[in-house]
Amino acid sequence: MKTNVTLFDIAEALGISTGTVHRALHNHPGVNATTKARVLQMAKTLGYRPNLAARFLSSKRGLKISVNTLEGTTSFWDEVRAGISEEAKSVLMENVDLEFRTYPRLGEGEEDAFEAALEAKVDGIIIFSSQPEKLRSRIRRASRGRIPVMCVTTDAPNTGRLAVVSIDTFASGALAADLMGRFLQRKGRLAVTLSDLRITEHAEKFSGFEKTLQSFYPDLCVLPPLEDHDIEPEAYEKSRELLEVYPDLAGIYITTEASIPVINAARDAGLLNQLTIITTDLFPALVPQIRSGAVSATIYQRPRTQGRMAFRVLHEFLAEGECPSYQVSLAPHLVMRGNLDFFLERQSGETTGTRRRNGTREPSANVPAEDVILSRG
Amino acid sequence: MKTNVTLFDIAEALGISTGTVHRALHNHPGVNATTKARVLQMAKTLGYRPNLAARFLSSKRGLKISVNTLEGTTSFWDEVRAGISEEAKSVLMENVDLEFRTYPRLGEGEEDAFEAALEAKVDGIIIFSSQPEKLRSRIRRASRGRIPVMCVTTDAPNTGRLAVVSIDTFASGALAADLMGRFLQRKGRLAVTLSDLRITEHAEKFSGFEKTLQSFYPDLCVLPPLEDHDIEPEAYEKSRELLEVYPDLAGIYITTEASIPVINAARDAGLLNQLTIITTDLFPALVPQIRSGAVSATIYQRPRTQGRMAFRVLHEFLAEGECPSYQVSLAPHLVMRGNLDFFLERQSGETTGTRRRNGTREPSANVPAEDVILSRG
DNA sequence: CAAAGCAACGTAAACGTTAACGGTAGTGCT
DNA sequence: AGCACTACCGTTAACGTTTACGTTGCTTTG
Repeated sequence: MKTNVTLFDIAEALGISTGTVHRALHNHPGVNATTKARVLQMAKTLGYRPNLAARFLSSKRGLKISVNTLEGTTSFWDEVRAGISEEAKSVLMENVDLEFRTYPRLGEGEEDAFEAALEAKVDGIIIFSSQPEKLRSRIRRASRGRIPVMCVTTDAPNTGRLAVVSIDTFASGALAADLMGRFLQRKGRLAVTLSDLRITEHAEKFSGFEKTLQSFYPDLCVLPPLEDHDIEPEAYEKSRELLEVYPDLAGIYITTEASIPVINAARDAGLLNQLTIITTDLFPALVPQIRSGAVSATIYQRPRTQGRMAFRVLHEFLAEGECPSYQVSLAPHLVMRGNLDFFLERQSGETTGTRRRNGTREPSANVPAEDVILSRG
Repeated sequence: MKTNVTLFDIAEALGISTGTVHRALHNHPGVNATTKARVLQMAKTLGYRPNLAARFLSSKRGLKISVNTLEGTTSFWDEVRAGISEEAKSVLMENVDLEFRTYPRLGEGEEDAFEAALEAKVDGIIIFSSQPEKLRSRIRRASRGRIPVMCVTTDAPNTGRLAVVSIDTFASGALAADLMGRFLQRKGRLAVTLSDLRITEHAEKFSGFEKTLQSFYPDLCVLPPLEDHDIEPEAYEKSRELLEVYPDLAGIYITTEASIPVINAARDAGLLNQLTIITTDLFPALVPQIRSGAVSATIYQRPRTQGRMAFRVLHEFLAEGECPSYQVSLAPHLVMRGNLDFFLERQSGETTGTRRRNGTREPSANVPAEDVILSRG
């Protein structure tokens, strides 16, 4: 019962050398089949666990990880990227290289970026794709080539991807429905806007919303969802039409980032005051809408935490060879007027002394920070 | 501009040996003052960052960390402990020993446990104390002795403690107020129960609640807070009296775990149906109250994440010598009927295949899980 | 039959840091 | 002068894994 079993212990027990043991444990060529079996057996009985410090010290293979992502500074993706970088930096063994590959628009150059990552012989890939179908075969190929692929926010099912990290979509929809029910407290019709029903995550949000209404708030009924395909004019136009047909609409649950056009449509129709609106995510343009009360709550999808978790899972797989989980679901955060400032605060440099200890604080329309606020004091 | 500066690089640049460089960098005795200064200067200009792999490999000092905590299985503290253990296990370099020291009741043996930890020569201490005043001098002594002390949930100000991790209390109170305002939509009086106003965290929750009401919901006014001192009969009795004086009370915000006696008092007074109740934390007895609608929402303080963060910060300090932050504030989670099951799900062993992909699921009254749900699929 | 090839395994030098041990001046003391 | 003592600094063997290279036998081939 030694505290720490080493390669040497295994070698000694079998009367062979550490080199052979190492080759056997790592499926390297040049080891007799029976010898390899004996090594594996002995490793198991002795309870061998590799010393990662020694491993990293010896072969300083710097992990190369490609982060393939949409270009531009949508605050959401910026936050995800920041989360990945943060977690990469916090890895004790400094040997991770992040390579950011971007493509300009949805479905433009996404495949090329993936190919480029493969050719650069990266050790892992993190993707946030809105249309994972396009990458299906490539992800499969990468996985077969032992290159793990992490999906963020949207899953790519049946591709052999290592894991997916996302908000729990069903819980998000359920929370939105619960709030609607409590806010309204009357009969009425509700609308839901989403990007595309064929995307699992969006369908689940709608499902969670609908089922929760049915269970707990039977007085509220939900209209068929409104697909905007991530196109803002389409969101505006469809909302406008909807409000023409249902001028008595009680509330709207916006599951995508395209909330501004919907709000504009409601305002242009003169119906903004009568509508209870729940949105998704948190970005600068949304802040005044929350403060003014036009948006009563928004469901924050914690992009930074998503990035952190994505990197963590991938790194743990690359370091230990095992994946802790193939699906990481985060609980969404609820942002309203009162706690808005908490989410807007940034880490705000190492210079600031104390954090707010009273409720008064200048409202800031910055990019939203994450739920974990670090500060000195 | 070498990629990795080592001790040897510094030594070579100064024409001295790595041993001296090492001693200089670690304030070990036996090195000339001017030499030490030159080493520190050179380390800075070369951008030296210690190779932690080599460090851990060389001196395999196993970190001993004491976790001093209230005995018994309050689900909250169990979750915090679980979070600490999880994070300790996930440390790549396996050299952390957790020592759990418990004391039976509030303020009974807490000091002894702290003394015991000090005598055991631990490398760090994590405490969750409800009455940090009692430990003040001891924490100060430990800090002077270079033994970092982490506070969880409740801070111990001006003691030299390394850091504190807790829920953002102001945001919690603000969120509760926001929900109250939206749920009620009318004039009315609100009550707040807390443990003790002298505890910073509780005072802040009340402050956040009050200020948010003033700013956004002037029709609602809040009564002076009701202190239960963590004693359930006291909570029941004071609630009963309160409801006698204010039978038209509109809602109650319970900031502690003692929500059941308050609910019982309301039920006994026949006022449960007219009251909007928002509670704190999530434990088995609360689940049916949420399902039945008696409690419209609860603010979940994420004990597991608190534990994880506490360990992380402490470990980062012990490993790198620097503390990333002295105050970690987490965003609380909102739990309602619709998303209750999400929070009740446990990691549920490695055996289960897929996680729920539809909304139907047997309600389970288990100990609440954390916001990060790990599952295989 | 010698040269060459191959499979299987041993050897040893890294990787960067730590810590115990040795060495060399210089000082004060007898 | 001899001794002890200190202050300062160099040397070196770990720590466990990786990897390039050497070393055996043994089979193939010209």
